[in-house]
Amino acid sequence: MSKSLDRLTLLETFVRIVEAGSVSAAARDLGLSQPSASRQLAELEARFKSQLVVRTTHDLSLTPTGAELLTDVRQLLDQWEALQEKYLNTEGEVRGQLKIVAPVALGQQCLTESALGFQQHYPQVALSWQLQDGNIRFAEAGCDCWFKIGPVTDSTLVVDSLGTVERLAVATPKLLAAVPTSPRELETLPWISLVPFEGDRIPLSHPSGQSVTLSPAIRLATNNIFALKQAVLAGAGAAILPKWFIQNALQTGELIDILPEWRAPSLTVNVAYRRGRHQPLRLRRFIEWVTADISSLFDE
Amino acid sequence: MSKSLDRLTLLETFVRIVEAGSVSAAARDLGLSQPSASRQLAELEARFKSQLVVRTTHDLSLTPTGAELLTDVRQLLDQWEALQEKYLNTEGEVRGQLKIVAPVALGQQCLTESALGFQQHYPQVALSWQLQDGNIRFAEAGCDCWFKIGPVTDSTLVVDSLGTVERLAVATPKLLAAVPTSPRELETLPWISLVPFEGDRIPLSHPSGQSVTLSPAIRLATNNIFALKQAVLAGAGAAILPKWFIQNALQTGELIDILPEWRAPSLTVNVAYRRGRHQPLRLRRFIEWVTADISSLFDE
DNA sequence: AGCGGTTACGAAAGACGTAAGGATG
DNA sequence: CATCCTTACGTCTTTCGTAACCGCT
Repeated sequence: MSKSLDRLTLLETFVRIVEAGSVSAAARDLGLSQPSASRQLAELEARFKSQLVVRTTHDLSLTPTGAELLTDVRQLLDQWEALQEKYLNTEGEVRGQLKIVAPVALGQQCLTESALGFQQHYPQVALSWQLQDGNIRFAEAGCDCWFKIGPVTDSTLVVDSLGTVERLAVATPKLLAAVPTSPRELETLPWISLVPFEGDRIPLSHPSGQSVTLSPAIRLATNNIFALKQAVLAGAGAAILPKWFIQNALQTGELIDILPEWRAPSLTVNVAYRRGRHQPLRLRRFIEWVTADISSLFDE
Repeated sequence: MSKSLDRLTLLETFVRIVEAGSVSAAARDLGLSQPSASRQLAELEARFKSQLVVRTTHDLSLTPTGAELLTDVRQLLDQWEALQEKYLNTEGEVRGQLKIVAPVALGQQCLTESALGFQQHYPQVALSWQLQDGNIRFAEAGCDCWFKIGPVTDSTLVVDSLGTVERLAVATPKLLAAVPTSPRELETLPWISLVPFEGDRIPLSHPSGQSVTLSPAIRLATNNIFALKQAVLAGAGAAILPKWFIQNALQTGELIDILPEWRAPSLTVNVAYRRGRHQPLRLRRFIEWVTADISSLFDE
């Protein structure tokens, strides 16, 4: 067992290997030769006297010990980085890597602009901008910050709410022979649903407190909100869509807010990040930036 | 600036240098040559781009930055050690160094036995047993755990109470011409005081809630409780002493509890240790051990 | 065969200790 | 002048990349 390989480097390499999903990829990221990275991992395992990563030929997975170690190591490295930022007189310089995961629609439509502004303001930060729906395995993904619509269940994360999205029933003017005045009339329309959020039952509520649940015929179900929007615009049916997503179409008159008094349950937009007292400065700045930028889009 | 000197080693050396009070001493502790330790410190300063330690010829002091860094570094190192303990399968083996500071009297009379028992039970732990009264600069002393009688003001420390000590007025039978029945009668006696705890005013209280403050003539003031006890035993005067300290003398009749109904304000026995989530296992065990051992001596 | 991980080896870089140089009380 | 820190230098350890080897899809 060698002696003087920097212990923190070993940990960083370990984290990178898990994040990259392979030793070779991590080596490229780190500017090392592949054998070096491999050796460092082996060395770490030797020091901890236990296997951390199972290397199969084309895949790589964590042992239970490795998974647990990973989260603890991240905390330690965060703390080291906090030390750096605090004492290395960089005068509040913001730099480093930042990996963000966000839902496709949200990222594409709202966040990207904000992120580009951030990028321009802090050119030393390398942003990795991953748009992807559904749950992610935060711990292994190696992302710094995850935007999500709806609740986040992972208790190892800290979750801040950015606001709530108003969701409403829309359709093209054409589809609506007569503009309905009560929710029940909507049940006769063809309907399109977004799978993670709606099934075949559509709850609606009125400011008065009144609420109904529609069970319309679902003509199309998709997990892609753009496909859904396209279908709605083509007149294929009515759908529940978040207000921020179709605001333009409402203004141009392409889509109509069918029942302005009725709303589907609103969803919370959350931003989640790793627990631990020491967030890197660039992450704090990023979250502040985006929060300020987009909070006007959502209801408080 | 060199590259591959282990960052954690650098931090450890820095801490050791501050604790030892000199580079040479730290080098001896660490099994390094003196230039090596010196270089490591220089290297750390270079990496943080600021001076941490001021080296005068025969002394050594921290810069403000260095002092602040020191506490943060200790936290980081504690976290590293926690990682070691958690993943290095030592099967709950308790080992390492432990430096304890306690008041002379308390350490000599109560704690030493307990510490020796601990030592025997965990032979792999190297105990450094420093008995010293007064306030210590915990941050620079490099001790793991500090016993203190009375309040601890350092807000960077976590303080647990071990109980309170009952303090009472004692004297030799000889000194007491007649056994007094009210506090005021004590003011005519010669009196001996323990400087950090009493001045020339002695407050006493009665279970009923009644209280008086005596202003006797102080014949002797000392900061050493053994000297004080010796003086009292020699009949030089009366004094306020903690019950645990003179229990034997009370039983043998050498000393008399002058006013069994009256007591001086009791003091709290505290154990203080560094803040931070990750206490080394050996420290947790030690505190548990001592707490269990001596709690019976004090009132809850 | 192609991609990924491990082992072997020569080259280069870095850290250590010994020894000499300065500063301070 | 004794003590402590720093600088200079030669030696030795250690790590790196290249290249060869093995396993799997």
